Amino acid sequence: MDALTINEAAETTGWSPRMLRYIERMGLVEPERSRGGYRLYGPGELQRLRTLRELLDRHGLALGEVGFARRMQQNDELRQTVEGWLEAEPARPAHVPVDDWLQWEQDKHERLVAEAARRADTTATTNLTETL
Amino acid sequence: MDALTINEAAETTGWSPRMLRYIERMGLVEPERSRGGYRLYGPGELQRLRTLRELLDRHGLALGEVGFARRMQQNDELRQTVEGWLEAEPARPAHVPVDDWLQWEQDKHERLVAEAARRADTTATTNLTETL
DNA sequence: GTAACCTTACCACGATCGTGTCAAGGTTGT
DNA sequence: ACAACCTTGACACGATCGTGGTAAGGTTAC
Repeated sequence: MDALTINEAAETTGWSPRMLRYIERMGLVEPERSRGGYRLYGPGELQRLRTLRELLDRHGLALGEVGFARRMQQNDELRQTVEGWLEAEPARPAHVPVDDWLQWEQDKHERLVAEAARRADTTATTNLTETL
Repeated sequence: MDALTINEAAETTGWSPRMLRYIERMGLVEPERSRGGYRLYGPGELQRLRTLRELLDRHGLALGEVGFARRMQQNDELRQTVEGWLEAEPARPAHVPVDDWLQWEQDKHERLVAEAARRADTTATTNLTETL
């Protein structure tokens, strides 16, 4: 058996067992399970746990933020809606009349949502409701 | 003057004035200022505030999460590091020996960070430290 | 079969988030 | 010039986050 149980994994990764369970609930590192239900951490999971710690430290991130990034990547509609909103920001093109610009933004937003909804019918919705 | 002051903006968007200041501190909606320092919300900002509310409601997001998405989009190294980590997840290719796979992941991670660091020399680093 | 380990489910507790309110002082429009 | 509004900063407070602990019970390895 080249997989570690939760306490052994905690030992070699520096996370507490408690945190390993928490990380799993965020969907960040989800180890296999033994027939009896024990978590079994393989080399891949161990490496992931170590780089996760480095990721957080390097950028001062919180686990919840990485979890959110993951949700964004797995839910197309979510990602596109958020990115669409963010992209509408910076500076409106100087010579377009404001009303036209707003209308254009509005349309873009609706196009994005509609498109995402169409494609996401199965995947995205399921993923979202399941994490709630 | 076709720009609203903070209380007027609050009135028409449904946010409280307090929240408008909070949203500004997250970098999500940053209105112009009058010479005396008053916030001036133009039509663009007002529209943005309304769609922001819809964005949060529709996906059950928190302001901090949208703020984080914004940081990711504006800081290349951050985005690439997070996305790199996430992409390493799903399921390792079944027939590649584990050690090779790990090595490959490790290399990819380092390539990404190095590349991002090179390109981000000015922008990213400044942005990060400034938000801390 | 038993010791050592694991599971889930709770309670706890400081830190941060989201939000309100208040105080002291500056700005604006008439 | 004055009323009405704005600014920043502080204190407050419930809700959630990150983390630990403990209890009641099932699993694993020898």
